[in-house]
Amino acid sequence: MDRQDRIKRLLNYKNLLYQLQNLGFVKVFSDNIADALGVSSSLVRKDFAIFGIAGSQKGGYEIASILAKINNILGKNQVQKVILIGVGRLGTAFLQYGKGFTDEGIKIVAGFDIDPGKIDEKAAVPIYPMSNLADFIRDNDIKFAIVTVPESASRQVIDILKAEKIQGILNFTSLKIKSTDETIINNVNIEHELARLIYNVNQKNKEPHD
Amino acid sequence: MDRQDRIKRLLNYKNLLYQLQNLGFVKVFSDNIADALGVSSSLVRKDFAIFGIAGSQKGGYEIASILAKINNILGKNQVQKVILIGVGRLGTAFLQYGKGFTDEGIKIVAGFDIDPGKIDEKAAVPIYPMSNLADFIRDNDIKFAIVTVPESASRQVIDILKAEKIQGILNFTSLKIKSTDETIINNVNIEHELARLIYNVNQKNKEPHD
DNA sequence: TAGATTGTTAATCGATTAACAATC
DNA sequence: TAGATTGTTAATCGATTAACAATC
Repeated sequence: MDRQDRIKRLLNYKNLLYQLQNLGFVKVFSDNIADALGVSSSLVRKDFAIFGIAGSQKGGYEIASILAKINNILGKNQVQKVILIGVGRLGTAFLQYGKGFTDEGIKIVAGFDIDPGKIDEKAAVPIYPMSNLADFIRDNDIKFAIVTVPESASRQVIDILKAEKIQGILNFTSLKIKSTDETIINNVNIEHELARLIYNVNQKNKEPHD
Repeated sequence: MDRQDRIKRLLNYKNLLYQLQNLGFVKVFSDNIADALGVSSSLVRKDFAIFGIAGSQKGGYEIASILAKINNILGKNQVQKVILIGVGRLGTAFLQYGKGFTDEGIKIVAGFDIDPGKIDEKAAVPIYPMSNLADFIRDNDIKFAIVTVPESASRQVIDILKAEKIQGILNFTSLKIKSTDETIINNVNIEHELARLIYNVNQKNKEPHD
C-alpha cells in the first residue's frame, strides 16, 4: 500500500479544487487544503512537490494550474475505454452512472453477460453475449474492465480477461485476486468496507475515554 | 491510513480461510496464506500475534480457531443493523444483495428516499420516506448508515445522520467527508478506484523495462 | 533426533511531520 | 519592510521485514 496513498490524495485534491473553482476561487493555500481534507499542510506541499506542482510564496497555489497538472498526471487528456462484465444490479448501476465517469475521462463502451435476456446490442451502452468478449477487446483495443459478476464466475471471467491481455481490472467480486506482471487488479470489496466501518465504530466504543 | 491496513488484511484472511475450509482443509501455515494473498509470512504471523491468534510449531494454525477468533474480533456474534439512504441504482443493488451482507453479520433493515415513487413499506426491506428517518433511527437504535444519494444531497443527508447520532457512515457519494469524534465516515469513491487503476496501468506502461 | 514452523526481536524501510531558510 | 507561505531538509514515527531462538 506504498505510494497508492499519494495518488488517492491527489484524487481528493482534484475534487476539492473543482469545488473551490465552482465557488469562484482562483488561488488556495496548502493550509486550506489541509484543513478541508484532514491532512497536514506539510503533506500537501510534499505531495505537490513530488507531482511537480509549484506554488508561490505570495498567493499560494493557482487552482487552475494545479488542476491542469493533475489532469495531465491522470492522463485525462484522452478518454479511456472500459468494458463491464456482469450486467446485474451493480453492473447496471455503473452502466447508468455514465456521466460521472465521463467527468473522469472514463467511458464504459460495452457490457457483457451470459444471460441472453440481458443482451441488448442497440442500447446506449450495448450489452453483448460473453462469446463476443474476446473479439471486442481485440477489435477495440480495450485495456480496462470492470468485473461485477457473481463470485462463482469471478475466477473464470478474470482468467479470460487476462488471456485477452486486459491490463487493468476493477474487481467487485469478493474473491481477492492478486495483480500479475501483465494485469493490475484493483479489488473493491463493499462488504469489507462495511465490516471495517463497523469494526472501527465498535473499537471506538470500547475505548474508556468517551 | 495507519492500522487500517491490518484490519483490511484480517478480512482477507477470513475470506481465504473460509475457502480453504470449504476445500476440507483443517490447518494452514503462515507461508501458504502469505503466498495466496501476496504478503510476507512474517506479516501474517505478526498480524496473528497482534490479534491474539496462536498457532503451533507442529501443524501451523487451525483454521476453525482462527475464524472463530476473527469473527469474534469483528463482532459477528451479533447482527449489526444498517439503514440505506438513497434507493437509486446503486442503493437498490445493495438492498438486493442482502445475503452477502448477512454472511458478514450485517443486515440492511430499511431504505429511505425522497422520491414518493420509491416508497414501499411492505417490501422485504421496507423503503420509507425521508420524513421517517429520525424516528426510525431512534426507535430501532440504528448505529450505521450507507449513503447512496446523488452528490447534491450528500452533505445534507450526512448532516441529518450526524444529528441523529449515527456512529458509522459508509459514504458512496463523491464528496469526501471527514470523520468527527462522534461519527466515523468511510468514503468509498468508485470513480476514484477506476481512475487510480488507470493511472497505475499507464504508469506501468511508461516504465522503460517492459 | 532432525526438520520445520511459530513467535518475537532488532533492523530496515518509507511515509509523514516538524521546522525553518528562502522567497515573495 | 514585515509578514506569511512555499519548498525542502532532517527528525520522527510506525509498519514491514529479516532473522533466529524456542518449540513441537
